[in-house]
Amino acid sequence: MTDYDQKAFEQKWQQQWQDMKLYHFDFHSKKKPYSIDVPPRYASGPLHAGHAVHYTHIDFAARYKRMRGYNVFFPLCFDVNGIPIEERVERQLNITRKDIDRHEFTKLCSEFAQKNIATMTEQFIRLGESMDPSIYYQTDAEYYRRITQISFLELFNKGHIYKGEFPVNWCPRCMTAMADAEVVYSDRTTKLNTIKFYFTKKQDEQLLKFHGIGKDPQGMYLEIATTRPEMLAACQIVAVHPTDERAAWLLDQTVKVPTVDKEVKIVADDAVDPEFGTGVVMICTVGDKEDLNWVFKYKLPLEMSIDEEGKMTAITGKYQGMKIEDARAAIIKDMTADKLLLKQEPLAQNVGVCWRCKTPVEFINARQWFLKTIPFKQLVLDASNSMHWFPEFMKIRLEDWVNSLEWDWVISRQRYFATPIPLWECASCGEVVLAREEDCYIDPTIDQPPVPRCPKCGGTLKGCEDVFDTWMDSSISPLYNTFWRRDDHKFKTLYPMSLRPQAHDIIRTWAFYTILRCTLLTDKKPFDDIMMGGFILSEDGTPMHASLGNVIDPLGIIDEYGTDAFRCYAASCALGEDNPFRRKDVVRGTKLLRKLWNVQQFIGNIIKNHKPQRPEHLQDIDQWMLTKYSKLVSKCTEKMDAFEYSPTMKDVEYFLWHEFADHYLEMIKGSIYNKENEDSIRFTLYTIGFGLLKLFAPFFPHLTEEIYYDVYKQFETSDSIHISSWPEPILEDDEKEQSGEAVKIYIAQVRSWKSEQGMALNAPLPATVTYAAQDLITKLKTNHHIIVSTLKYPQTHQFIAGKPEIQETITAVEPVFSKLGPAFKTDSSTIARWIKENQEKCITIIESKGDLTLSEIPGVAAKKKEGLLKAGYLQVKRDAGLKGKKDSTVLSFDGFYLELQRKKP
RNA sequence: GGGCUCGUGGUCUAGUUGGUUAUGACGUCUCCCUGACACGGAGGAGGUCUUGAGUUCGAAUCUCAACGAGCCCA
Repeated sequence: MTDYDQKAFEQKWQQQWQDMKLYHFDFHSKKKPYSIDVPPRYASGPLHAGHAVHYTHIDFAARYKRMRGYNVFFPLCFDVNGIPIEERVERQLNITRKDIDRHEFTKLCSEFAQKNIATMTEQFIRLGESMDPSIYYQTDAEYYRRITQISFLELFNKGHIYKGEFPVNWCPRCMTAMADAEVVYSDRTTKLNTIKFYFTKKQDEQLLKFHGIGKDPQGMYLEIATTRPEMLAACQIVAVHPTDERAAWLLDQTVKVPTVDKEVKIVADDAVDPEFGTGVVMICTVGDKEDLNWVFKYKLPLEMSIDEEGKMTAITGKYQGMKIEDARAAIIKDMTADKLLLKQEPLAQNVGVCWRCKTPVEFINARQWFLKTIPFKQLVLDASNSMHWFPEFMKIRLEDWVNSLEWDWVISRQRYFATPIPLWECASCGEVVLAREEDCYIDPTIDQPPVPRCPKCGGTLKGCEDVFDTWMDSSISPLYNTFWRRDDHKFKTLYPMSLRPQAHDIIRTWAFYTILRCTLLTDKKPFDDIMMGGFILSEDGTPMHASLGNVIDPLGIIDEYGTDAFRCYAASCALGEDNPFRRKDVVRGTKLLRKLWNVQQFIGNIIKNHKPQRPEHLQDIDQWMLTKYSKLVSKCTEKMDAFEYSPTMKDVEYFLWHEFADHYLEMIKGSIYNKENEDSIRFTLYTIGFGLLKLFAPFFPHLTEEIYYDVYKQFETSDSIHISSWPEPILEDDEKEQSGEAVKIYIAQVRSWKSEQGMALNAPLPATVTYAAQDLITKLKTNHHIIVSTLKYPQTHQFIAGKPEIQETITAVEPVFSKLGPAFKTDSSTIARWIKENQEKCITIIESKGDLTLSEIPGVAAKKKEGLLKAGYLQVKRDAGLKGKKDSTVLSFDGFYLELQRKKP
């Protein structure tokens, strides 16, 4: 027997499992594959508790399916491309990617990611995740990027790719496109300018009663406040809130944009803040993110007033070529001179600036590559409907998203560290030359095009400098995993994948893009089931953020409590819901693990070294316990199939602790020491002990493996409990279950009475007779030896049908609502109230007449002659007078009486 | 502003074909070191089930509204 040392077990088994190559997917296996489309962990930093819980949930599924006999495909994988990594490298070294050579820069990114990958791989091992390193991938590797590129070429050839214009965040000083993540927000004071927009048509003078409407010799005008007067030339539309008192008048009118020769329409829009400025807003393309929403909502043309150098464009007329700040000053000056400016007031503003140089970020138009999504909404919805979502409601989020799509997916990025877009463009005619599939992976900024010159005009070909959005890589993970375009046989076996696990925050990205692209390329859904993890919040219920300093390091928890205890917390998190980190569930885990260990030690001591066989006859309580165990197995199997970990673990925990340990083990101890029914008991202990160990195995891989080797391995063939078979129900006997349950309740009641008296469970109790109804007595009598040995009764204890000679009184009369309600409707509350308020009277009537009739209750319309008690509308509580014969005391319990020998003086 | 989810003792949580006395954990209090386990056992205290209205004989559960929280919104 080993000592209980959780941390030592964990270390030992983590090492041994790696040596045993236990979790390797077997390409030659005849078992059915169960393939998991593991989220490739993004390599921007180490895992926090939230990731740890997500991957642990996936691991539960992997381990469970392995035990169910599947050949489980559970790759270790990382997502490496993309802006956040670039950004972290830039910040770490305090450079921008433009400061050094493009390829030098991507090398730095790669090194940075590689360090994080090493850390996370170690973390996965310490978390006990059973990922398979033999089917490892990372998305920046050439073998992966090659598949990204090929999938793009195929979509291009199918006609789903096109080039168009789209605004991007742009730093005019660094002259670079920026990701949202690179935009930081800074408070500054600017000026809010109120400007006159004259109506094009003559207006009713009555309008002047409203605020924001004015009149001067030039005519009537609308007052509009803006912080960006230099953008007037790009003004497309003017909006008021629909509930604005002026809306009815203003709607569909046109106004003249000052300083430029342009007339724009007035619309009503919910997004307008009626409190800001004059409650009227001018919408330019594109001043900020809100403008962008309007541009798409109203399908406005993408006219730009600022170019990539931060200078004014041709549409601004005489301000063309000026820097933004200069243009603003100039236009203010001009408008002041023309009396177009009504007032200027200071305004505190939170403005998006470049993280590095703090220059305010502008939107500029850029030529971008698009993947068509709008025509494929139904395709995605159909695919999504053909999958099982866990939990189901998460599907709605995807559907809402798909239905709200208004434009196609921009797949190009003006960045470096990502998969290059495999094409060249003709410098003179713009003709696109695609890479050949067989040449991929290819980098057009280095590699030569397949043809030396433009096939159309003979012009020079320029390699595409844009790269793909990172979702272009990760959204083909099912294609990569299943050997698409590499091995048709494997692809046919593995695609669609069995399960996509992921978190709900990326339904609109990862899930959507994956379903879209894989379905477009294969005409089949990418996976059968999709399981959504919730969010892990910090202990106070707020989201974890590095900036708040409340990020929980899973390794810290593991160092303190152990991996299996941490996994206990993970299992307690409901799928799809947000869960704060609950330290007490880790503490509960340590207690549960200790309990499991102790129970198994007890079993091990009884089993010793010969394997119990199923005997001819199983005694009642063994059949009772085996039946309850079998029902537990069926229930847990069902729940595990639906990824319901929290209820599964709760059920197994309850059974182990309360049914099995508190009741069954206490009941059989006497028999064990007296060597009665040993075969029956030993078989039951072995079956349930081993079965429970297996039910716990996906949750607590380390401890269960240790116990397996300690107690069961000598009789079993599997090299690990994790590749042993999931338990099956073995016995269902409802009659035996009921009789065992009666014995359990009997013992528990006497046991708790003994405890109340300050007696130990095994203290002798001079109980001479148990009285109860005939059917209960039959059940108890059959298990006479169990009761006598557990409660330490004298061997002469008798079970007698009937009641002892005592004075018994009714202590309470209670209404049975579930019967009363449907029968008497409105009257039921009157009846219930009267009974509650007239307890003494009720008791007297029932004691004298034996029942109570409706006619005795005042104010009841319903008629019924039958006795309410007899018909089951009421129930009574009785209590014995606790007076027995001269030399004995009678205890009354719920359903039976126990006569005790009085102590001799 | 929109969509989805959630709101239950000090803390966290179970609980929907509606049945009145709401589950468990952690903490807390009392008693008991019984031959696997004191990281154990027996028992107790602690809740207007966020608020308001509605449906119903009856609502934690169904409907509506409000308030609060989380995620997503290119």
